Amino acid sequence: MGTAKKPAKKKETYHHGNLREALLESALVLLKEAGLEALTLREVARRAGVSPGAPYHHFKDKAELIQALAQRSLETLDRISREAIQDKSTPSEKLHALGVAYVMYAVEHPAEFRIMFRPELGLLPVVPDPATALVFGVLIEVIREFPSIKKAQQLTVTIDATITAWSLVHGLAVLLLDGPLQRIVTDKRDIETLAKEVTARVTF
Amino acid sequence: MGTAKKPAKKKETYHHGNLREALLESALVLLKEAGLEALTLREVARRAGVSPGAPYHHFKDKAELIQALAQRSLETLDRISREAIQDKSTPSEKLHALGVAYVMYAVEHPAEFRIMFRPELGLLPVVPDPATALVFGVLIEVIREFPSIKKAQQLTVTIDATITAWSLVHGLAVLLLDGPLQRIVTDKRDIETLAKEVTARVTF
DNA sequence: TGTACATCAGTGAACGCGCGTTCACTGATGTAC
DNA sequence: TGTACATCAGTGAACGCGCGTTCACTGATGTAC
Repeated sequence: MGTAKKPAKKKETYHHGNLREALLESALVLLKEAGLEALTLREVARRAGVSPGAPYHHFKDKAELIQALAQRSLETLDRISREAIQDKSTPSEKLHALGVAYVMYAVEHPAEFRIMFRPELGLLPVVPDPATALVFGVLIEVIREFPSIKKAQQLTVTIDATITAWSLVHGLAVLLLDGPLQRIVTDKRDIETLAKEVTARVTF
Repeated sequence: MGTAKKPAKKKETYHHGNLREALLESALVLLKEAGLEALTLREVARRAGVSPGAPYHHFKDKAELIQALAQRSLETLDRISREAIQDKSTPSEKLHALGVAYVMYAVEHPAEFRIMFRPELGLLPVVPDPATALVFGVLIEVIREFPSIKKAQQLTVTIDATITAWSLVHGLAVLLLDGPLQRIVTDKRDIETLAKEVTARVTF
């Protein structure tokens, strides 16, 4: 649609419409390739084949682009989480599936995972809220299905349980990503297996 | 010792001895005040009342200073951990005390805690190793004291248990620091209480 | 269908900034006689 | 104790760098008649 004119030429004109998308795509690739420190607006523009000033027609500043990126990653994680529990029936099965999915997402998409939890760099006020609503949301739904939680009427019990479950998988994810565990977890022992072992320790 | 000459004057001469310490001290204060992004060599030198080039007589480059900082934080955490279990007798009590101490350290010294687990910025090869040796070390010692762990002769069981315990408290610490949980954990509910609740869910 | 005009997404040069690091130097400290 | 010299921890000016952001501009797209 509109690109049919010059099929061989990679050169595209972004006038009207697709540059915002192209920038986000470039940013995501760059983030995956080189990490957050290397994610500069100029390089993003460069990769989209556009001048340094162009992004400013689509994003107020660099922080806004990163926010958009974090938001997308968050939604992806939410979708994956919901898919993971789709074919499960018991709360326990759901909880463990959720946990494994969480850790696997983090390990398979480290840069995107990290960006969601970086309060610095100007994305402070935006990310925590959706993070709570999305990730915390699915989790809390599953936790509520446990009979022992249902029985206890107090909200605190639900919250404590949710925080416990989240802490466990989040901690494992972060330790796997940030180094310390890489010494212990070798290729022989699959990360998915480890995630299963660890999540299996928690039930309510 | 040597500073007795001019007691009223704050101006110190660092010739021989104390500049390395003064730089690390300035860096630590700066790190606490303004975070890792604001930690520049120039500002560290500025705060130590010294020219931009001076630090290079004590550190190869910026990364080396940060490494030294991370190393110190790590040793502090190790000391705190060992102190926390000193007056405890059962493995379970020790494990929980260790967990609470870990979370409290993170919350009370966020910048120092974060720096220990940042593989980027050139401190990749140095930090993971001591982290594993120190933090993982105390923890694994305590885990080994549990009868159920002792009974199972396999190393994997010990490692899995250790990873589980570490993941739990590390996850809680990171979630508390990086935002998402700040919406849920209000002033009313003490963080220490939460840490206790969460760690209480794990025994072996 | 054709022309005149407004809109707006691009360009690319320029800005100021603070950074990490280097380097020739200087002056205080420590050492040998 | 005094002098001559080597050492080395500081200075401060300078470097190149890439960044985020701004701005006057231009040329393509969309709209009115």
